[in-house]
Amino acid sequence: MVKKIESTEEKIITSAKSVFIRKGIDGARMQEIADEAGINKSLLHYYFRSKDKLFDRVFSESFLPVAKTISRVFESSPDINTLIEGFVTNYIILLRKNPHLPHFILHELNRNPERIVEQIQSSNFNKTRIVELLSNDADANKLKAFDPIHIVVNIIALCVFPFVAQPILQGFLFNDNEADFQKFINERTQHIIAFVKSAIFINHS
Amino acid sequence: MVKKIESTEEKIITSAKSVFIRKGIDGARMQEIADEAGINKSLLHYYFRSKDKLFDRVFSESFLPVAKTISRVFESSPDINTLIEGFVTNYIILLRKNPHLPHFILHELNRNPERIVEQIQSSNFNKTRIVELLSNDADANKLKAFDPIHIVVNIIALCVFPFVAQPILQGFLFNDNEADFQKFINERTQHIIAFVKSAIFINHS
DNA sequence: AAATGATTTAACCAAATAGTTAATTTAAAT
DNA sequence: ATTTAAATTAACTATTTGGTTAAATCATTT
Repeated sequence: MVKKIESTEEKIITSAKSVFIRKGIDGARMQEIADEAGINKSLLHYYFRSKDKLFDRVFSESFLPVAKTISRVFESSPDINTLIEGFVTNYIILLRKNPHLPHFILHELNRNPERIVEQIQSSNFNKTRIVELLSNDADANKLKAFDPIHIVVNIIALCVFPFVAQPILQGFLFNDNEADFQKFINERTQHIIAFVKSAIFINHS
Repeated sequence: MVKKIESTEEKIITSAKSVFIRKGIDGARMQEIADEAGINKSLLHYYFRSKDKLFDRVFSESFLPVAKTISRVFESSPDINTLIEGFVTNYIILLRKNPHLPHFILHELNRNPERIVEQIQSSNFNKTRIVELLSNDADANKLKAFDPIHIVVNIIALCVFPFVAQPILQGFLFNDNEADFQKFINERTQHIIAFVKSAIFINHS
C-alpha cells in the first residue's frame, strides 16, 4: 500500500464529499469540512471561492462515475441477458462502495433539478440501446410484452432503493440489525437478476 | 364543499408541511413557514416552541398515514394476489397525492435515523404477514422460490422509486417532458402488478 | 540570502436566522 | 363595563455561518 501524500485540494475534496454526502448542501458547514480536512476554513475559499462552487465540484465528481458505469454497461452488452447481469452486478458493486451516494444525488436533484442538466449532457447515456435489445428479443418471441422503459426503471429501482431506504428497511424488516441488512445486500445481486429474468422471459425456468 | 375555517395551529401545520417537505429541515426557514401561513413568526414559537419540535410534529403527521396505508393492506389481504394488487394500487394512489413525501421521509430518515424509532413502534406493521401468505402459496407449488423479504422490498421499490427519482427519470428518459412522465406514472400500477406476478408465479400467463 | 510568489492562518465582517421579550389586540368571563 | 387570559405583533437579541482581509509562513527562483 503506497502512502500517498494528499494535496490540500485533494484533502478538501475528500472531506467535502464526506460532509456533503452525509448532510446535503444545506446541512453541511464549511467549518466542518475544514475541520475534517484538518485545514483552515479560509483555504476552502482560497481553492474553491464559494460553498456553491465547492459543492458543484463534489457533485460532478460523485455523479459522473455513476453515469459512466451505467453508460458503459449499456453500450457494451450484446444482448439483454448480458445487459441485465452486467448492469446489476456492476451497479451493486458501485453502490456497496458508495452506499450514501444515491440518496445524495437524489436529494440534491430534488432540491435543484437544474444543476443536473449539464451533467446529463456530458454523460453520453443512450437510452435507445436497451429498447433495441428488448425489441430484438421480443421479435424472437422470447420476451413478454412489457414496455422497455418500465423495465429499465424497474432494474434501477431494484438496485438503488435498498441503499436509499437502508434506515427504514433496517428498522422495519431487520429489527435494526445491521448484519442482517448486509446479508440482504449480499444476496441482492443474484436475486435481482433472477427476479427480472423470471418476470420478462417467457418459459423462464 | 364546506368552507372550513383553519385554526392558527392548523395553518401553521399546513404551511410547515409544505415547506419542510419541499426543502427539508435544514433548507426550511421559519420565516418562510410563517409567511406561507400568513402569520407572525413569533406565533410559530408560541405554538410549537422550536423548529425541531415543529418539525417532529410535521414528520409524524406525514409518516403515519403511509405506515397506516401499508399496514392496512397487509393485514386485510387474504391471499398474495390480493395483497399485491391492493398494496400497489393503494400505495400509488397515496404517492400520487403526495409525490414529494417519500423523498422527504427518506431524507430525514437518513439524516436522523433515531427519529423514526418511536414512529415504528406506534405503527403496527406486521412483516410476518406477507411471509405467511407467500409460504402458503409456495407450499401449493404456485410460487417460485424467492425470498419473501426480497419480494416485499421489490414491490415497495418499484412503487416508490419513480417518485423519489422523478427529476432524474424525467431528465434522462423523458427528455424533460413532464407529461410523458405523468403518462408513465399512470401506467405504473398495472405494470408493477403484472411484472411482479410474472416474476413470482409459476406458469403465469 | 534576498526577492518573489504561492500557501496558510487568525481575526474579523456582514448577513441570515432561530429564538425572545414586551407591548398590543382580541376574546371570554364576571 | 371591567377584568382576565389568550392570541398576535413588532422590535430586538444572540448565534451561526459564509465569506473577506491582511498578515505570516513556506517554497522557489535568482
